[in-house]
This record gives sequence, structure tokens and C-alpha cells, in this order.
Amino acid sequence: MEKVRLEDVAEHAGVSPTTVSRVLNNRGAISDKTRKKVNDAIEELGYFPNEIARSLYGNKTNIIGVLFPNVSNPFYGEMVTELETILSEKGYKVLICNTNNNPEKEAKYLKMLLSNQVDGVIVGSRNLPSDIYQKAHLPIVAIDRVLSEKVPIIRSDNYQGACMATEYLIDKKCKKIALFTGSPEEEIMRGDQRIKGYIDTLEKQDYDPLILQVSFDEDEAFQRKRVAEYLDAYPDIDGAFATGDTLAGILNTVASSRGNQIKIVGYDGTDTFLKFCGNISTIRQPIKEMAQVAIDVMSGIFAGDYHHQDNQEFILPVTLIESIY
Amino acid sequence: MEKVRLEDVAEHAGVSPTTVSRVLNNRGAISDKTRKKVNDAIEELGYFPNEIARSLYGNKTNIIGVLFPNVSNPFYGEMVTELETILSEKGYKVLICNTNNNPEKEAKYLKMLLSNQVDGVIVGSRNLPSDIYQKAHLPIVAIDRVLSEKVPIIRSDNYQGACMATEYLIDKKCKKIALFTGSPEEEIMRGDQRIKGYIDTLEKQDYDPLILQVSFDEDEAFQRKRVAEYLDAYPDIDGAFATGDTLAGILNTVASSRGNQIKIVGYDGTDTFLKFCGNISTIRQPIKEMAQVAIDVMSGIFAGDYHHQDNQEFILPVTLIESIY
DNA sequence: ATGAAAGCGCTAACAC
DNA sequence: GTGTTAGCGCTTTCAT
Repeated sequence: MEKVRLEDVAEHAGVSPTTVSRVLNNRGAISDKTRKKVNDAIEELGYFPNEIARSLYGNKTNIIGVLFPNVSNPFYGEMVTELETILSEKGYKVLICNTNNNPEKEAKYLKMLLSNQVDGVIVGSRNLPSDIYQKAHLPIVAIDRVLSEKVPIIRSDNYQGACMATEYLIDKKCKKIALFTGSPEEEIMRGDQRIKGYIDTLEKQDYDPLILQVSFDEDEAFQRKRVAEYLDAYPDIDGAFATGDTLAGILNTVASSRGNQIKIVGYDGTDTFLKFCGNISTIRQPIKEMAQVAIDVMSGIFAGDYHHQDNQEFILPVTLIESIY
Repeated sequence: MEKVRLEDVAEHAGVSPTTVSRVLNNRGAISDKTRKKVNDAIEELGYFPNEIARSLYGNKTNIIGVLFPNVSNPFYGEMVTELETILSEKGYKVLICNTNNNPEKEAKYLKMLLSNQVDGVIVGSRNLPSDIYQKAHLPIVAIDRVLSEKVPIIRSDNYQGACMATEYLIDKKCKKIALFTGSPEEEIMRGDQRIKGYIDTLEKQDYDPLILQVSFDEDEAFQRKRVAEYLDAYPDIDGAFATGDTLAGILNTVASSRGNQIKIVGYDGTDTFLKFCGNISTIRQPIKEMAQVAIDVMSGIFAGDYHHQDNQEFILPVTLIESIY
């Protein structure tokens, strides 16, 4: 049971390779008789075309690389699932790369993708200087990340989402509304939109913001400890906006185990979170729609009818998912 | 900025293509002077090798296909992450396929992977008749799935895990211990190991088993309703083993919202679950270790030193993760 | 309607 | 130590 090549099919059918290729690709004119002979030969030999050879000739692999920190994170996992679903329907294959937010891995992967002649890259990770992506010279779209001014960004409305979350907590009569975030200091300073939405909303209504940081780099036990310390230090907290669902989950676990009554709103609203934590409200990012837009934009780049403006952003609306109980 | 080929490098360096190839692959003897010339040319032109051409020649793509129901499920997401991490260190790339447990998609993907000349396939999905995998004639390993008697299986000790979960609930003085499962009737009948472990453990101690089914095919709202109905019907349930963490999460949400005091043990123990639901105990599958074994076995197949016996299984031990609070 | 021949970018005999 | 040549499996002019 050796590998069957197009040439074998041709021989078996008593025609030339060209003819087989034509049948395969429905190109040119073929008599019904010949077509049948060829198709029978294909069937009998169990032939299927070698995509590698096709790619080499055609200079197109139909492979899209997706570069994300980590598909074990439900947000990225669901995003990759949606991307893959849409792409596979369009005849593309997906090469997956988990960067773990490690710049070296990210650089290595980008190079690998280029070497593998991928047709485009969808990036949800970023640790590299923007010129690296710039000179990759390849269709790229970014998900919620600034790669360079030349790369279009698809994101959900982080500012609006934060406002909705905060307003919700105000509506629910919370008096002391804290923000829990995993973002590092610099990012907070640089004006993270989720944090900005929280602050703006509170200040508009004369509440005092309280920003509490729980580093993502620490392990979970440490994060719990840190959260518990915050709850000790600010016992009057009765509302909390967590800028990610993971943090919302941890906060919920810690608070409920201590008997603290805190209304929590998370951020992301993945299906996984909704299933695991149906009793926590959250802001849902429209993952599927974001995936669709990302691919539409990329298709536009392929087709040559996407006209870029610097710092182009596609911002999609979020929704508040109120916990059922 | 056109595509740079090996031949361009050769020309630029004033040597033959062969020499460039030799420098690239560190093969044969090359004078230091020539090597430097070539490397300089590579640098100047920004050349990188075309892996497609290499694959075509070498009959090896260094691509592994991974076929799972869905990376948006944290168990599969974490499994794929671990696989990808290990594979990328070994120089392999990962082509990802979400079958959604759809037989047509699965068949289409398998064919696509074959067409793309992947070096091997890791499968965590199964809806196809076993002969399809059999005649694929390709190194295959399966994760927790029977594909055919010829395909080695890597799984965790489901029976043992179920026993541990059930024993834990008995230890915690639960009197009425139910099992919640999403498996369909047939599978339950066929002797699912998690269910068997539960039943055996209970019967050994003269408890009555109570198996409650909550279909995975229904949406979440329906599942909640179904769970609530069960809790109404059996108000004396004070312990529950859920055969998956998702179900454990739903059960926990419903129970706590109704004020039912139920000790719950889930199954899978993904990092995501532990973060989201730190207050639920669970049986943890050793995902990373399973990924490692899967790849070791596949490497063995590649190297020709894996000797298969029919229905070969590699079973890894599980651990009980007790909720912190 | 069909075939012969060249070539996609690379590697590996086989020369010298 | 370096170059010439053929070929991996396919598609596509260009003939006929």
C-alpha cells in the first residue's frame, strides 16, 4: 500500500497526468468517457491529491496561522474554535501557536509561520516590537492587540463594557464598588479602557474608585490570599467589577467562603464561564462575531479590496449577562 | 520585496544552490569563507527556507494533526495546549481540527490531514467507523477514545477516579449520593468506567446508586431546569458525583441558589475549573502527563520501536482535588 | 479533447 | 570543498 500519485492514476486510467489534473480541478474540456475512466481509477487506487505539491506550485497553502497566548484560556479557546470553524468552511486549515506570552516563542512561531508559507496570520498575542510584524509582509489581523499601526484590530468595546458593568452595580445599590484587575501597573497607567470605563462611570456619580490589583503572574493560591487581604482591608466593599472572568471566579469563591455579600460583574462571558459560574454576572464579548469580522477583514486583504487606514479598529458591542439567580 | 529563494542567495553569494543548502543544513564540508559568504547573503536578503518545498522533497512535513471535539472545552483546550507545547519543542507544527463531534466534519478533516501529508494524528474525537482510521495508514494515537483495536489509547484511570470521588463523599458522611452524568443511555449501559466505579463503590458499602442523566445536547437553561427537577424529586441528596466538571458547575449553581447543601465532586480538574470554581472538589486528570505519553508513543511509532498489541492502553493515575473551603 | 514538457523551491546523488 | 543534475507531486502553457 504505497503512496498513490497522480501519475499512477494516469497510468491506471491510460491517460496523461494532465488529464487527471483536469478532472481533479474541473478545468478544461473532458469527454465524459475519459472523466469516468479517471474517476474510476481514483476510486480504485484510493488516490487523494498531495496538497504539499499543490501548494508548492500554486504559491498558496490555504493555511492560516493563529497566534494566541494560550488556548487553555477559555476566551482564546473559544476564539480559536470560532476562527477555525469559519476558516474550515472557507477551505482553510489552521496552524495553531500558543505563545504563552513569551516573546521568544512568539518570534520563533512567526518565523515558522512564514517558513510554512501561511496565507495569513491572526494574532491575539503581542510581545514583539511592532516592526517585526510590519516587515513580515503578510496579511495580518489582530484581535484586541496593537501590533503596529499597519495591522487592523478587531476588539469588543472595552470602555462601554466597563461602563455597563459599573452602572449595573450602581443600579443594584452597591455603595462601595471596587475594581479588581490583573493588569500590571503600567497598563493601568497607560489607560486600559476597562479601567477607564469604571473610573469615568463612578466619578460621574460621585463614587470613589478603588483599584485593586491581583497579579496574573502569581499562582492561584497567592491570588486567593491577595483577594482575601483586600477584602479584609476594605470590608465595606459590596460591589466589584473584575476585568476578567477568572478573577471574578476567584473573587466569588473567596467572598462566598468568607460570607461576604458582594455583587460581582466579570468580563469575557465565555460559554465555559457561564456554565461553570452561572451565578456571576459578566460582560460578554461577542467572540463569534469578532472571529467573523477578523476573517472578513482578512478575506478583504486577500481579495485586495481592503483599504487600510492607520490604526484601523473594528469595535464590536458587548452585552451584560445578568446571573440567573 | 519579492520572495527570496535559495537560488537568489546562491547567486548573491556567488556559489551554487547546493552549497547554500549545505550551509543551511550543516551537511558536508564547507570552508569557513564560503559559509560566511552564504550566511551574509542570507542575512542581507532576509532569506528563510520554504518549508513547503522541503516537505515535498523530504516526504515529511513535521506537521501533526490534532482532532478534538472542541478546544473551547477547557479539557480539550488544555490538552491541545500541552500537546502543542511539547510538539513545538520537538520541531513539530500543529494543525488543529474541531470536529464538534460531527461525523462528517471528522471524516472531512481526516481526509484533509492526509492530503496535507501530516506525519501523524492525535485524536480525541470519535464518530467514525473504526475501519476509516484503520486504513488511513498513518501514525495515530487516541486520547481516551477507542478508534480501533490498532490504535493505542492514552487515558486516565476513569474507574479509579470514580471510586475515589465516591469514597470521598462517603467519607464526608453523605447519606444519599447521586451520580450526575451527561452520557447518553447507551453509553451508560455499555459500561462507562466512571459510572461503574461509582456503582461498585456504593454497592460495596450498601448504598443505593442513583443515576441522573442530564443531556449534553440540551442548552444550558434546560440543563439547569433538569437538575432542579432532580433536586426536587430527590430532596435527600446530600452528595453528588458529576462525571464532568461542567455538570458539577451547573449542579453547584443550581443547588446553592436553592439552598441545597450538597457535597459535589466533579471530574476533569482543568486549571480553568479550579480557577472558576475553587469551592468544588474534583478528580483531576493528569492532562500534561497524558499529552507527554501520547507524544512519546507517537515518537515510538515514528522511530519504529513501538510494538503494538491490540487494544493497547496507557492508563495514568488521577488525583482528588479537595476544594479549599 | 488530450498530451509533452517545463517549473514551483528545495535536497541529494554523483561528479570533479 | 564545490557544482551539475535530477526529481519530490503537482499544474499549466503550448502544442496537436
